[in-house]
Amino acid sequence: MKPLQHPAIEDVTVEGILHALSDPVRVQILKEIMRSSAPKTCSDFLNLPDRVVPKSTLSQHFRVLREAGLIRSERKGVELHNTPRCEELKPRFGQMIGAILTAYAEEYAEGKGG
Amino acid sequence: MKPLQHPAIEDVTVEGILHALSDPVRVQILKEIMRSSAPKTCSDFLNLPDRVVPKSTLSQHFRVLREAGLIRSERKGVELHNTPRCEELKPRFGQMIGAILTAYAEEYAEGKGG
DNA sequence: ACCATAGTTCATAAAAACGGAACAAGCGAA
DNA sequence: TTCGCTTGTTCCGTTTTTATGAACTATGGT
Repeated sequence: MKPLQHPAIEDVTVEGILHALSDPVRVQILKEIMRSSAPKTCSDFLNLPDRVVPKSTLSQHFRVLREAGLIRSERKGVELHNTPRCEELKPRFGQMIGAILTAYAEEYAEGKGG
Repeated sequence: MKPLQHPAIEDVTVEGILHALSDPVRVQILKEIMRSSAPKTCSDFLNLPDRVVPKSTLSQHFRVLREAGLIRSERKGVELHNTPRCEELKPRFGQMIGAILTAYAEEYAEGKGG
């Protein structure tokens, strides 16, 4: 199958990152990929806590995250192992990604509380 | 004319802010509104350094920024005076917006340098 | 009233996202 | 190898969003 391509850090754009993170499903995916010590696969997200996501849609979401430079996908047998690239991105984007994820986390926390 | 409506701070969403800031024209507009000591109008942006933007398109961009909670628009005579709401947003979103604008600024700086 | 200016809304076209169906690729068993 | 199963991608029609010229509304000056 055609090899997956990941942008070099210098080709990653702020615009691409913001677009990728302006979708709640993609944010859930990225947060879980970052939280988990083991790599996550596409199928791990077919049943989110709040909705079912078709696999074709999930595949697109992963592509957006990958092309934005936020995750790395490696083929392992029949599945794709996805890991975060946030450490690579930190020198270039500083606290931006962390600040965004923190803001999302606080927003959801407020939503639950009231 | 129908009064312009601005979301209350508690109704502003991270998703809305990221969507608003994932467009380069809107980022240019917001940065200039923040930089300028005087309020800016829609027509101030008809001729951007790198492109011409039709006024109907500009009107939509301002609406997106306004509904995202990033700017406040007040009618002054025939024109709209737009001012930033970033100070209001800071307690809720911390460094997020600043980190995003800093990342954009550094990206453009690199682009010029090489 | 008339005209000029600032901005919005409408109508339509172009672009992007969604999602089911078909497809491709890897793995194990026979 | 071939079959069956699983994972993920691609195709394609539908829906949603965005872009923009044209028409319209609102305000101010003369």
